[in-house]
Amino acid sequence: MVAMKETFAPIKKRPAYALVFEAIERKILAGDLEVGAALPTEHELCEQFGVQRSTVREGVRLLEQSGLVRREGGKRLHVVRPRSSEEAERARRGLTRHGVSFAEVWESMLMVLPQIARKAAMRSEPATHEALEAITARLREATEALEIVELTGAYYEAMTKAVGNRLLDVVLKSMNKLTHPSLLAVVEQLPEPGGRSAKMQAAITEALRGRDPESAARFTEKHLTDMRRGYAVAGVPIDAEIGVYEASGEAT
Amino acid sequence: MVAMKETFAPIKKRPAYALVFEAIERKILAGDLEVGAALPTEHELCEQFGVQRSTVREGVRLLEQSGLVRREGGKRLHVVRPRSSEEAERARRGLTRHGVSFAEVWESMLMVLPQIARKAAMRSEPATHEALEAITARLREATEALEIVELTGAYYEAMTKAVGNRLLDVVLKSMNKLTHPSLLAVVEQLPEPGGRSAKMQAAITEALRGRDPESAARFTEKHLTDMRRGYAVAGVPIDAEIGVYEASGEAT
DNA sequence: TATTGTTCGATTGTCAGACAATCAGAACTC
DNA sequence: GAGTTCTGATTGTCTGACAATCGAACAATA
Repeated sequence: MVAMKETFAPIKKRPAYALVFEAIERKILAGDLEVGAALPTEHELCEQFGVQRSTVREGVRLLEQSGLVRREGGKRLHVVRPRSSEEAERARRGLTRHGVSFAEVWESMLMVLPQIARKAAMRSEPATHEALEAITARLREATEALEIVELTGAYYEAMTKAVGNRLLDVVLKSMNKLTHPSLLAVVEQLPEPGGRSAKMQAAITEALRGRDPESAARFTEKHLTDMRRGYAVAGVPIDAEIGVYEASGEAT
Repeated sequence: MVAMKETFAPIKKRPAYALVFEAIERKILAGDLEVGAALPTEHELCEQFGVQRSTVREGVRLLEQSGLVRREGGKRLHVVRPRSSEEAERARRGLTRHGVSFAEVWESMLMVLPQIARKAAMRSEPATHEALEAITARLREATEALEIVELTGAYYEAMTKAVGNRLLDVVLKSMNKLTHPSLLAVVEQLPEPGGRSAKMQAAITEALRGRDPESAARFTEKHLTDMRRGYAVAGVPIDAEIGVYEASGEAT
């Protein structure tokens, strides 16, 4: 026999710890708990929610991992506004597990970075140009592969920052983090890897300074294709999944 | 007096639950626990780690929130490969808390989507075109604002899927989710909002079918600027922070 | 005075053990 | 063989406890 059709929605019985998490999350997202504010103690949360401390703690772990709060020093939890590097790190993890390949990341960078360069050319100030040149100067003297890779990333991150779009910040930082390990492998195998990058950076900075979006985009694209060619030369497989990689470095 | 300078690194004593989390995470990321595999039971984890069940559970909550595992049905935890929509949702949450404004999201979309259209024009197959046309057909008959917004998003998501780049998938889905609430507000206030979008979609699909990257990009850009103009007409503030918004819908 | 120890309360991290609810599968009944 | 019941395993939650650590206030020492 045919029963009633779609009369009842599936009943959802969520664990109490998840409800605790969601309740606190809502309060934070709604701005009810401001950035920097301390959460109530676990005992207080127990009373307010009417559940046991172990339950509260499980919910708090969810909060902690979601990046909404942080333990300042063995002490009480505080609401934090995440830094873009943390968002990027979270995104990197997710995308890594998602099985994204280097080839996909590179393609995306090629699509995005020249556009960012265009915007940067229209918006960047002398302070930015000086910061960029400082990075390039350090790159010229860098010898360690790790340093070269990080300065290469730092250059584009600084350029992106000049655009003043936090979403782009996070996107670019994520991509940088994703390419980091493979780029490291490439740089380690190439002769004089920093020199050519430094030249390209100088050209890009010059274009930015001259408010020349098209040149900035062109040089950026050229740099990226250069780097990609490096993959072939160094024999680093580009279609491989991105594997485990321990992050390093701090930033905004 | 000046003491020794930076002689000792700060000692870090991590809680046991964090160690539990990291240990399991490593095992998963290293591929030691494959996608689909079940985690040991909590009791087994207790024995293996030599800690109490409440400690294990706190660690498991961290895993759960990080998206590495999921409870299939009140039962044991399984390692999952996250779907791109989940990654996007995670990114949306983070970016929302990061205080990203609609203006920033729109700018990013304007930079990225036309490029995606280009690639799609070069790579899309008839199956994609048919899927896109099906979406457009539904859009023509849609009357509810929610439906219109979701079909608009679905169109670009389908187009992006044709590019075959999972990173772009996630990025675009995140942007879609971020614009969702404001777009909803816009659509609700405009007269005949679906009609114009449907026309633009038809034009884009035609360009894709004709493998005409430039037209595809141009129409996409036009559509986006159109929509942005809608914000002004509807009086929806574009520089406001993106606030709380309850997601809906499922996908890949 | 500036540094160093001491005490104390508050809070977190961890432990030990218990029980109800639920699901999967075995055992059983017809 | 189909349906039903029982049983064990597993999770979600509770209860209560204790050690470790941090903040602050205060005392002691040079």
